[in-house]
Amino acid sequence: MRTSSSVLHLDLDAFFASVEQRDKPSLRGKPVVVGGVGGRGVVATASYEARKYGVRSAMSTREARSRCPHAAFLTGRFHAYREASLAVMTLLRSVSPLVEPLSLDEAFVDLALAELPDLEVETVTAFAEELRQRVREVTGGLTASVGLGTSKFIAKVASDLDKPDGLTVVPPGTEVALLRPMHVTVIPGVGPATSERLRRAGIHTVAELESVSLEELVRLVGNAHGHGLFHLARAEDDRAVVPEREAKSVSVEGTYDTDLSDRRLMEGLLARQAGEVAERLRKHGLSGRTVTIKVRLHDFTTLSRSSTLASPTDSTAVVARLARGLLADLDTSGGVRLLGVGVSGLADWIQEDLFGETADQDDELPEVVDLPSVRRQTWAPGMDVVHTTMGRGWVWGAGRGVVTVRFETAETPAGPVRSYADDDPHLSAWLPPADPE
DNA sequence: TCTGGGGTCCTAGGACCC
DNA sequence: TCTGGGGTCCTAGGACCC
Repeated sequence: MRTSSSVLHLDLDAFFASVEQRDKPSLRGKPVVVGGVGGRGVVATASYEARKYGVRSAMSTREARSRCPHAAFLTGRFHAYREASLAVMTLLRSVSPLVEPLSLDEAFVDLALAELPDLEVETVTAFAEELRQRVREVTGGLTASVGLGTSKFIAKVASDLDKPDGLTVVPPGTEVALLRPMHVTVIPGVGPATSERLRRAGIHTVAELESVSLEELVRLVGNAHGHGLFHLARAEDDRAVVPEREAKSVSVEGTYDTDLSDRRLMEGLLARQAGEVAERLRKHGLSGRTVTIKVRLHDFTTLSRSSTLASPTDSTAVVARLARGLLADLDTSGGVRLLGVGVSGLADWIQEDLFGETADQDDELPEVVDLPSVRRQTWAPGMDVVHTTMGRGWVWGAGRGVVTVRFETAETPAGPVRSYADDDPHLSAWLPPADPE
Protein backbone atom coordinates (compact mmCIF):
# COMPACT_ATOMS: atom_id res chain seq x y z
CA MET A 1 0.00 0.00 0.00
CA ARG A 2 1.10 3.53 -0.72
CA THR A 3 1.77 5.92 2.06
CA SER A 4 0.55 8.95 0.12
CA SER A 5 -2.71 9.80 -1.62
CA SER A 6 -1.12 9.70 -5.03
CA VAL A 7 -3.73 7.87 -7.07
CA LEU A 8 -6.17 10.24 -8.73
CA HIS A 9 -9.50 9.30 -10.22
CA LEU A 10 -11.23 11.77 -12.50
CA ASP A 11 -14.81 11.46 -13.65
CA LEU A 12 -16.45 13.92 -16.02
CA ASP A 13 -19.87 14.86 -14.68
CA ALA A 14 -22.91 13.59 -16.63
CA PHE A 15 -20.53 13.53 -19.53
CA PHE A 16 -22.66 13.02 -22.66
CA ALA A 17 -25.43 15.27 -21.40
CA SER A 18 -22.93 17.97 -20.39
CA VAL A 19 -21.39 17.98 -23.86
CA GLU A 20 -24.87 18.46 -25.33
CA GLN A 21 -25.58 21.36 -22.97
CA ARG A 22 -22.23 22.90 -23.72
CA ASP A 23 -22.87 22.77 -27.47
CA LYS A 24 -26.50 23.80 -27.34
CA PRO A 25 -27.08 26.67 -24.93
CA SER A 26 -30.86 26.25 -25.05
CA LEU A 27 -30.41 22.96 -23.19
CA ARG A 28 -28.51 24.47 -20.30
CA GLY A 29 -30.29 24.22 -17.00
CA LYS A 30 -32.79 21.82 -18.52
CA PRO A 31 -33.22 18.06 -18.23
CA VAL A 32 -31.31 16.28 -20.97
CA VAL A 33 -31.28 12.54 -21.58
CA VAL A 34 -28.79 10.96 -23.95
CA GLY A 35 -29.33 7.40 -25.07
CA GLY A 36 -31.32 5.17 -27.35
CA VAL A 37 -34.52 6.82 -28.48
CA GLY A 38 -36.05 3.78 -30.16
CA GLY A 39 -38.66 1.58 -28.58
CA ARG A 40 -36.00 -0.45 -26.84
CA GLY A 41 -33.53 2.29 -26.04
CA VAL A 42 -31.97 2.90 -22.66
CA VAL A 43 -30.50 5.96 -21.01
CA ALA A 44 -26.75 6.40 -21.35
CA THR A 45 -26.48 9.65 -19.39
CA ALA A 46 -29.00 11.95 -17.74
CA SER A 47 -28.16 15.53 -16.86
CA TYR A 48 -28.45 16.45 -13.21
CA GLU A 49 -31.68 18.31 -14.00
CA ALA A 50 -33.11 15.04 -15.34
CA ARG A 51 -31.81 13.05 -12.40
CA LYS A 52 -34.06 15.12 -10.13
CA TYR A 53 -36.95 13.33 -11.77
CA GLY A 54 -35.45 9.95 -11.06
CA VAL A 55 -33.98 9.40 -14.50
CA ARG A 56 -30.91 7.16 -14.26
CA SER A 57 -28.36 5.53 -16.53
CA ALA A 58 -29.43 2.14 -17.88
CA MET A 59 -33.09 2.93 -17.32
CA SER A 60 -35.27 2.29 -20.35
CA THR A 61 -35.93 5.44 -22.33
CA ARG A 62 -39.60 4.59 -22.11
CA GLU A 63 -39.48 4.89 -18.35
CA ALA A 64 -37.34 8.01 -18.52
CA ARG A 65 -39.95 9.62 -20.73
CA SER A 66 -42.70 8.84 -18.32
CA ARG A 67 -40.69 10.26 -15.42
CA CYS A 68 -39.56 13.36 -17.22
CA PRO A 69 -41.61 13.96 -20.36
CA HIS A 70 -40.33 17.47 -20.91
CA ALA A 71 -36.65 16.42 -21.06
CA ALA A 72 -34.74 16.66 -24.30
CA PHE A 73 -34.13 13.11 -25.52
CA LEU A 74 -31.07 12.88 -27.70
CA THR A 75 -29.15 10.13 -29.40
CA GLY A 76 -25.43 10.37 -28.85
CA ARG A 77 -23.00 12.45 -30.86
CA PHE A 78 -20.05 10.24 -30.21
CA HIS A 79 -17.69 12.21 -32.31
CA ALA A 80 -18.11 15.19 -30.00
CA TYR A 81 -17.71 13.00 -26.92
CA ARG A 82 -14.55 11.43 -28.26
CA GLU A 83 -13.14 14.83 -29.02
CA ALA A 84 -13.83 16.17 -25.52
CA SER A 85 -12.48 12.97 -24.03
CA LEU A 86 -9.30 13.24 -26.04
CA ALA A 87 -8.74 16.78 -24.82
CA VAL A 88 -9.03 15.62 -21.22
CA MET A 89 -6.87 12.54 -21.65
CA THR A 90 -4.23 14.63 -23.38
CA LEU A 91 -4.26 17.06 -20.47
CA LEU A 92 -3.91 14.19 -18.00
CA ARG A 93 -1.02 12.68 -19.94
CA SER A 94 0.74 16.03 -19.87
CA VAL A 95 0.70 15.77 -16.12
CA SER A 96 1.79 12.15 -15.67
CA PRO A 97 2.82 9.38 -18.03
CA LEU A 98 0.70 6.96 -16.03
CA VAL A 99 -2.86 7.61 -17.19
CA GLU A 100 -5.32 4.76 -17.40
CA PRO A 101 -8.57 5.64 -19.15
CA LEU A 102 -11.51 3.50 -18.04
CA SER A 103 -13.93 4.91 -20.58
CA LEU A 104 -14.46 8.16 -22.45
CA ASP A 105 -15.26 10.01 -19.23
CA GLU A 106 -13.08 8.42 -16.59
CA ALA A 107 -9.43 7.83 -15.88
CA PHE A 108 -6.92 7.04 -13.19
CA VAL A 109 -3.75 9.09 -12.94
CA ASP A 110 -0.75 8.01 -10.92
CA LEU A 111 0.78 11.12 -9.37
CA ALA A 112 3.87 9.27 -8.21
CA LEU A 113 5.44 10.16 -11.55
CA ALA A 114 3.99 13.66 -11.82
CA GLU A 115 6.16 16.68 -11.29
CA LEU A 116 5.20 17.59 -7.78
CA PRO A 117 7.39 18.82 -4.93
CA ASP A 118 5.97 16.11 -2.69
CA LEU A 119 2.87 13.99 -2.26
CA GLU A 120 1.52 15.53 0.93
CA VAL A 121 -2.23 15.91 1.20
CA GLU A 122 -2.05 19.69 0.83
CA THR A 123 0.11 19.43 -2.26
CA VAL A 124 -2.01 16.89 -4.11
CA THR A 125 -5.18 18.73 -3.12
CA ALA A 126 -3.97 21.99 -4.64
CA PHE A 127 -2.76 20.11 -7.67
CA ALA A 128 -6.12 18.42 -8.19
CA GLU A 129 -7.99 21.71 -7.88
CA GLU A 130 -5.82 23.19 -10.54
CA LEU A 131 -6.31 20.12 -12.71
CA ARG A 132 -10.08 20.45 -12.45
CA GLN A 133 -9.81 24.05 -13.56
CA ARG A 134 -7.71 23.03 -16.53
CA VAL A 135 -10.25 20.37 -17.48
CA ARG A 136 -12.83 23.15 -17.63
CA GLU A 137 -10.54 25.14 -19.88
CA VAL A 138 -9.64 22.42 -22.36
CA THR A 139 -13.23 21.19 -22.68
CA GLY A 140 -14.99 24.51 -22.96
CA GLY A 141 -16.57 24.31 -19.54
CA LEU A 142 -17.13 20.66 -18.63
CA THR A 143 -16.78 19.86 -14.96
CA ALA A 144 -15.07 16.89 -13.39
CA SER A 145 -15.26 15.21 -10.03
CA VAL A 146 -11.95 14.06 -8.65
CA GLY A 147 -10.92 11.69 -5.90
CA LEU A 148 -7.49 11.08 -4.45
CA GLY A 149 -6.40 8.15 -2.35
CA THR A 150 -3.72 5.62 -1.67
CA SER A 151 -5.15 3.15 -4.20
CA LYS A 152 -7.39 2.96 -7.23
CA PHE A 153 -10.23 1.67 -5.11
CA ILE A 154 -10.06 4.55 -2.64
CA ALA A 155 -9.55 7.18 -5.34
CA LYS A 156 -12.63 5.94 -7.14
CA VAL A 157 -14.73 5.87 -4.00
CA ALA A 158 -13.48 9.37 -3.21
CA SER A 159 -14.44 10.84 -6.58
CA ASP A 160 -18.00 9.70 -5.94
CA LEU A 161 -18.30 11.46 -2.60
CA ASP A 162 -18.68 15.00 -3.86
CA LYS A 163 -20.48 15.05 -7.18
CA PRO A 164 -20.81 16.93 -9.39
CA ASP A 165 -17.85 19.26 -9.67
CA GLY A 166 -16.21 18.18 -6.43
CA LEU A 167 -12.92 17.04 -4.99
CA THR A 168 -12.31 14.59 -2.18
CA VAL A 169 -8.96 13.55 -0.80
CA VAL A 170 -8.80 10.55 1.48
CA PRO A 171 -5.73 10.97 3.70
CA PRO A 172 -3.49 7.93 4.13
CA GLY A 173 -4.55 5.84 7.08
CA THR A 174 -8.19 6.87 7.05
CA GLU A 175 -9.38 4.44 4.39
CA VAL A 176 -10.81 1.69 6.54
CA ALA A 177 -12.77 4.11 8.71
CA LEU A 178 -14.22 5.68 5.58
CA LEU A 179 -15.30 2.37 4.07
CA ARG A 180 -16.67 0.57 7.11
CA PRO A 181 -20.09 2.21 7.28
CA MET A 182 -20.59 2.04 3.53
CA HIS A 183 -22.78 -0.47 1.72
CA VAL A 184 -20.94 -3.39 0.11
CA THR A 185 -21.90 -2.11 -3.34
CA VAL A 186 -19.19 0.57 -3.07
CA ILE A 187 -16.77 -2.22 -3.83
CA PRO A 188 -16.12 -2.55 -7.54
CA GLY A 189 -17.34 -5.94 -8.68
CA VAL A 190 -20.22 -6.06 -6.22
CA GLY A 191 -23.30 -5.69 -8.36
CA PRO A 192 -26.87 -6.84 -7.89
CA ALA A 193 -26.14 -10.58 -7.84
CA THR A 194 -23.24 -10.46 -5.40
CA SER A 195 -24.98 -7.91 -3.26
CA GLU A 196 -27.99 -10.19 -2.96
CA ARG A 197 -25.88 -13.19 -2.03
CA LEU A 198 -24.15 -11.20 0.65
CA ARG A 199 -27.45 -9.81 1.90
CA ARG A 200 -28.78 -13.33 2.35
CA ALA A 201 -25.72 -14.07 4.43
CA GLY A 202 -26.50 -11.05 6.58
CA ILE A 203 -23.75 -8.91 5.11
CA HIS A 204 -24.69 -5.35 4.21
CA THR A 205 -21.83 -3.03 5.09
CA VAL A 206 -18.12 -3.14 4.47
CA ALA A 207 -17.62 -3.53 8.23
CA GLU A 208 -19.75 -6.67 8.17
CA LEU A 209 -17.89 -7.92 5.14
CA GLU A 210 -14.60 -7.38 6.95
CA SER A 211 -15.70 -9.72 9.71
CA VAL A 212 -16.23 -12.65 7.33
CA SER A 213 -13.46 -15.19 6.93
CA LEU A 214 -11.73 -15.73 3.61
CA GLU A 215 -13.03 -19.31 3.45
CA GLU A 216 -16.59 -18.18 3.99
CA LEU A 217 -16.29 -15.49 1.31
CA VAL A 218 -14.89 -17.94 -1.19
CA ARG A 219 -17.75 -20.28 -0.40
CA LEU A 220 -20.23 -17.46 -0.93
CA VAL A 221 -18.99 -15.85 -4.12
CA GLY A 222 -16.27 -18.07 -5.57
CA ASN A 223 -12.53 -18.10 -5.49
CA ALA A 224 -11.37 -15.03 -7.37
CA HIS A 225 -14.20 -12.83 -6.22
CA GLY A 226 -13.89 -14.05 -2.64
CA HIS A 227 -10.23 -13.15 -2.45
CA GLY A 228 -10.92 -9.80 -4.07
CA LEU A 229 -13.64 -8.90 -1.59
CA PHE A 230 -11.59 -10.06 1.35
CA HIS A 231 -8.84 -7.61 0.52
CA LEU A 232 -10.94 -4.70 -0.70
CA ALA A 233 -13.01 -4.83 2.49
CA ARG A 234 -9.75 -4.02 4.28
CA ALA A 235 -8.87 -1.31 1.76
CA GLU A 236 -6.04 -3.51 0.52
CA ASP A 237 -5.53 -2.75 -3.14
CA ASP A 238 -2.19 -2.61 -4.85
CA ARG A 239 -3.39 -2.62 -8.45
CA ALA A 240 -1.12 -0.48 -10.56
CA VAL A 241 -2.22 2.31 -12.87
CA VAL A 242 -1.54 0.79 -16.29
CA PRO A 243 -1.50 3.18 -19.23
CA GLU A 244 -2.09 0.95 -22.23
CA ARG A 245 -4.06 -2.21 -22.21
CA GLU A 246 -4.39 -4.34 -25.27
CA ALA A 247 -7.83 -5.05 -26.59
CA LYS A 248 -8.96 -8.62 -26.07
CA SER A 249 -12.01 -8.63 -28.29
CA VAL A 250 -13.91 -6.59 -30.83
CA SER A 251 -17.65 -6.86 -31.22
CA VAL A 252 -20.74 -5.30 -32.71
CA GLU A 253 -24.29 -5.95 -31.64
CA GLY A 254 -27.69 -4.51 -32.22
CA THR A 255 -31.11 -4.67 -30.66
CA TYR A 256 -34.01 -4.39 -33.06
CA ASP A 257 -37.19 -2.54 -32.38
CA THR A 258 -39.26 -5.51 -33.38
CA ASP A 259 -38.24 -9.12 -33.02
CA LEU A 260 -36.69 -10.76 -36.03
CA SER A 261 -38.03 -14.03 -37.29
CA ASP A 262 -36.73 -14.23 -40.83
CA ARG A 263 -33.52 -16.26 -41.00
CA ARG A 264 -32.42 -14.67 -44.24
CA LEU A 265 -32.71 -11.26 -42.68
CA MET A 266 -30.77 -12.40 -39.61
CA GLU A 267 -28.02 -13.78 -41.80
CA GLY A 268 -27.84 -10.51 -43.67
CA LEU A 269 -27.63 -8.49 -40.46
CA LEU A 270 -24.96 -10.79 -39.06
CA ALA A 271 -22.99 -10.41 -42.29
CA ARG A 272 -23.16 -6.64 -42.02
CA GLN A 273 -21.98 -6.77 -38.42
CA ALA A 274 -19.20 -9.15 -39.40
CA GLY A 275 -18.08 -6.53 -41.90
CA GLU A 276 -17.97 -3.84 -39.23
CA VAL A 277 -16.03 -6.06 -36.87
CA ALA A 278 -13.54 -7.07 -39.53
CA GLU A 279 -13.09 -3.49 -40.61
CA ARG A 280 -12.30 -2.44 -37.06
CA LEU A 281 -9.86 -5.32 -36.74
CA ARG A 282 -8.06 -4.23 -39.90
CA LYS A 283 -8.09 -0.59 -38.85
CA HIS A 284 -6.22 -1.51 -35.68
CA GLY A 285 -3.95 -4.07 -37.27
CA LEU A 286 -5.55 -6.90 -35.35
CA SER A 287 -6.84 -10.31 -36.21
CA GLY A 288 -8.45 -12.97 -34.10
CA ARG A 289 -9.10 -16.67 -34.02
CA THR A 290 -12.41 -16.99 -32.24
CA VAL A 291 -15.65 -15.80 -33.74
CA THR A 292 -18.64 -15.55 -31.42
CA ILE A 293 -22.22 -14.74 -32.18
CA LYS A 294 -24.66 -13.49 -29.59
CA VAL A 295 -28.37 -14.01 -29.91
CA ARG A 296 -30.96 -12.62 -27.52
CA LEU A 297 -34.33 -14.27 -27.92
CA HIS A 298 -37.71 -12.64 -27.54
CA ASP A 299 -37.83 -13.67 -23.89
CA PHE A 300 -34.41 -12.14 -23.21
CA THR A 301 -32.61 -15.44 -22.86
CA THR A 302 -29.18 -14.82 -24.30
CA LEU A 303 -27.20 -17.41 -26.18
CA SER A 304 -23.70 -17.40 -27.54
CA ARG A 305 -21.96 -19.75 -29.92
CA SER A 306 -18.33 -19.59 -30.84
CA SER A 307 -15.88 -21.26 -33.11
CA THR A 308 -12.11 -21.05 -33.14
CA LEU A 309 -10.05 -21.04 -36.30
CA ALA A 310 -6.63 -22.56 -36.70
CA SER A 311 -5.25 -19.13 -37.48
CA PRO A 312 -6.31 -15.54 -36.91
CA THR A 313 -8.42 -13.72 -39.44
CA ASP A 314 -9.48 -10.17 -40.16
CA SER A 315 -11.51 -11.10 -43.20
CA THR A 316 -15.11 -10.01 -43.52
CA ALA A 317 -15.97 -13.10 -45.52
CA VAL A 318 -14.48 -15.48 -42.98
CA VAL A 319 -16.13 -13.83 -40.00
CA ALA A 320 -19.44 -13.62 -41.83
CA ARG A 321 -19.36 -17.24 -42.90
CA LEU A 322 -18.49 -18.46 -39.47
CA ALA A 323 -21.20 -16.30 -37.93
CA ARG A 324 -23.77 -17.66 -40.32
CA GLY A 325 -22.73 -21.22 -39.58
CA LEU A 326 -23.05 -20.60 -35.87
CA LEU A 327 -26.52 -19.13 -36.26
CA ALA A 328 -27.56 -22.27 -38.10
CA ASP A 329 -27.23 -24.25 -34.87
CA LEU A 330 -29.74 -22.14 -32.99
CA ASP A 331 -33.49 -22.33 -32.77
CA THR A 332 -34.71 -18.79 -33.28
CA SER A 333 -38.31 -19.64 -34.05
CA GLY A 334 -39.63 -17.59 -31.15
CA GLY A 335 -38.10 -14.40 -32.50
CA VAL A 336 -34.83 -12.59 -31.90
CA ARG A 337 -34.41 -9.14 -30.36
CA LEU A 338 -30.62 -8.87 -30.53
CA LEU A 339 -27.88 -10.14 -32.79
CA GLY A 340 -24.17 -9.65 -32.35
CA VAL A 341 -20.82 -10.75 -33.74
CA GLY A 342 -17.47 -10.63 -31.99
CA VAL A 343 -13.91 -11.72 -32.58
CA SER A 344 -11.57 -12.61 -29.72
CA GLY A 345 -8.30 -14.41 -29.28
CA LEU A 346 -6.70 -11.36 -30.83
CA ALA A 347 -3.17 -11.19 -32.09
CA ASP A 348 -1.65 -7.82 -32.78
CA TRP A 349 0.52 -9.24 -35.51
CA ILE A 350 -0.85 -9.94 -38.89
CA GLN A 351 -0.59 -13.62 -39.39
CA GLU A 352 2.22 -13.55 -41.88
CA ASP A 353 4.46 -12.06 -39.20
CA LEU A 354 4.28 -15.36 -37.41
CA PHE A 355 6.81 -16.87 -39.70
CA GLY A 356 10.37 -15.86 -40.23
CA GLU A 357 11.47 -14.36 -43.54
CA THR A 358 7.90 -13.47 -44.16
CA ALA A 359 8.34 -11.08 -47.00
CA ASP A 360 10.08 -13.65 -49.13
CA GLN A 361 7.58 -16.32 -48.43
CA ASP A 362 4.76 -14.00 -49.17
CA ASP A 363 6.25 -13.29 -52.50
CA GLU A 364 6.52 -16.97 -53.16
CA LEU A 365 2.93 -17.53 -52.22
CA PRO A 366 1.04 -15.25 -54.50
CA GLU A 367 -2.60 -15.56 -55.16
CA VAL A 368 -3.79 -19.05 -54.76
CA VAL A 369 -6.37 -17.92 -57.18
CA ASP A 370 -5.28 -18.76 -60.59
CA LEU A 371 -3.47 -21.97 -59.90
CA PRO A 372 -4.35 -24.23 -62.76
CA SER A 373 -3.57 -27.62 -61.36
CA VAL A 374 -5.23 -27.84 -58.08
CA ARG A 375 -6.13 -31.15 -56.66
CA ARG A 376 -6.88 -32.48 -53.31
CA GLN A 377 -6.32 -35.82 -51.71
CA THR A 378 -6.63 -37.46 -48.40
CA TRP A 379 -3.43 -38.73 -46.86
CA ALA A 380 -4.95 -40.05 -43.77
CA PRO A 381 -8.31 -39.72 -42.11
CA GLY A 382 -8.73 -36.06 -41.36
CA MET A 383 -5.57 -35.08 -43.22
CA ASP A 384 -6.35 -33.57 -46.53
CA VAL A 385 -3.78 -32.03 -48.78
CA VAL A 386 -4.08 -29.68 -51.66
CA HIS A 387 -1.42 -29.74 -54.31
CA THR A 388 -0.75 -26.63 -56.27
CA THR A 389 1.95 -25.42 -58.52
CA MET A 390 3.18 -23.48 -55.52
CA GLY A 391 3.61 -26.50 -53.34
CA ARG A 392 1.43 -28.22 -50.87
CA GLY A 393 -1.16 -26.96 -48.50
CA TRP A 394 -2.70 -28.93 -45.70
CA VAL A 395 -6.37 -28.53 -45.14
CA TRP A 396 -6.41 -27.76 -41.47
CA GLY A 397 -10.05 -27.41 -41.08
CA ALA A 398 -13.15 -27.21 -43.19
CA GLY A 399 -16.66 -26.69 -42.02
CA ARG A 400 -19.06 -24.03 -40.96
CA GLY A 401 -18.42 -22.34 -44.25
CA VAL A 402 -14.71 -21.83 -43.71
CA VAL A 403 -11.69 -23.72 -44.89
CA THR A 404 -8.29 -23.23 -43.34
CA VAL A 405 -5.19 -24.10 -45.29
CA ARG A 406 -1.60 -24.35 -44.14
CA PHE A 407 0.94 -23.94 -46.87
CA GLU A 408 4.05 -25.94 -47.08
CA THR A 409 7.12 -24.76 -48.90
CA ALA A 410 10.53 -26.31 -49.38
CA GLU A 411 12.01 -24.07 -46.70
CA THR A 412 9.20 -24.20 -44.22
CA PRO A 413 7.30 -27.41 -43.67
CA ALA A 414 4.96 -25.44 -41.43
CA GLY A 415 4.27 -22.43 -43.58
CA PRO A 416 1.71 -19.69 -43.48
CA VAL A 417 -1.85 -20.47 -42.54
CA ARG A 418 -4.87 -18.80 -44.01
CA SER A 419 -8.58 -19.12 -43.69
CA TYR A 420 -11.00 -18.60 -46.51
CA ALA A 421 -14.72 -18.43 -46.78
CA ASP A 422 -15.63 -21.54 -48.68
CA ASP A 423 -17.24 -19.53 -51.43
CA ASP A 424 -14.27 -17.23 -51.76
CA PRO A 425 -13.65 -17.23 -55.49
CA HIS A 426 -9.95 -17.52 -54.76
CA LEU A 427 -10.61 -20.81 -53.19
CA SER A 428 -13.32 -22.39 -55.21
CA ALA A 429 -11.06 -25.05 -56.61
CA TRP A 430 -9.99 -26.09 -53.13
CA LEU A 431 -13.32 -26.92 -51.67
CA PRO A 432 -13.67 -30.18 -49.85
CA PRO A 433 -16.63 -32.27 -50.89
CA ALA A 434 -19.89 -30.73 -49.81
CA ASP A 435 -20.75 -31.48 -46.25
CA PRO A 436 -23.84 -33.69 -46.03
CA GLU A 437 -25.30 -31.32 -43.44
C1' DT B 1 -43.27 -4.49 -25.97
C1' DC B 2 -39.47 -3.45 -19.07
C1' DT B 3 -34.27 -4.44 -19.88
C1' DG B 4 -28.23 -0.68 -24.99
C1' DG B 5 -23.57 -1.41 -26.53
C1' DG B 6 -18.82 -2.32 -25.91
C1' DG B 7 -16.06 -4.37 -23.18
C1' DT B 8 -13.50 -7.45 -19.09
C1' DC B 9 -13.07 -11.30 -16.05
C1' DC B 10 -14.48 -15.68 -13.97
C1' DT B 11 -16.36 -20.44 -13.73
C1' DA B 12 -17.30 -25.05 -15.02
C1' DG B 13 -17.18 -28.91 -17.91
C1' DG B 14 -15.21 -31.60 -21.60
C1' DA B 15 -11.47 -32.84 -24.77
C1' DC B 16 -6.98 -33.98 -25.14
C1' DC B 17 -2.19 -34.72 -23.96
C1' DC B 18 1.46 -36.28 -21.09
C1' DT C 1 -8.36 -54.02 -17.42
C1' DC C 2 -8.20 -50.29 -14.06
C1' DT C 3 -7.47 -45.88 -12.26
C1' DG C 4 -4.46 -41.51 -11.89
C1' DG C 5 -3.61 -36.30 -11.88
C1' DG C 6 -2.08 -31.86 -14.10
C1' DG C 7 -2.20 -28.58 -17.68
C1' DT C 8 -4.08 -26.33 -21.59
C1' DC C 9 -7.50 -25.21 -24.85
C1' DC C 10 -12.17 -24.54 -26.06
C1' DT C 11 -17.08 -23.48 -25.25
C1' DA C 12 -21.12 -21.42 -22.88
C1' DG C 13 -22.89 -18.64 -19.64
C1' DG C 14 -22.97 -15.11 -16.13
C1' DA C 15 -21.62 -10.97 -13.43
C1' DC C 16 -20.04 -6.66 -13.78
C1' DC C 17 -18.37 -1.99 -15.44
C1' DC C 18 -19.11 2.55 -17.82
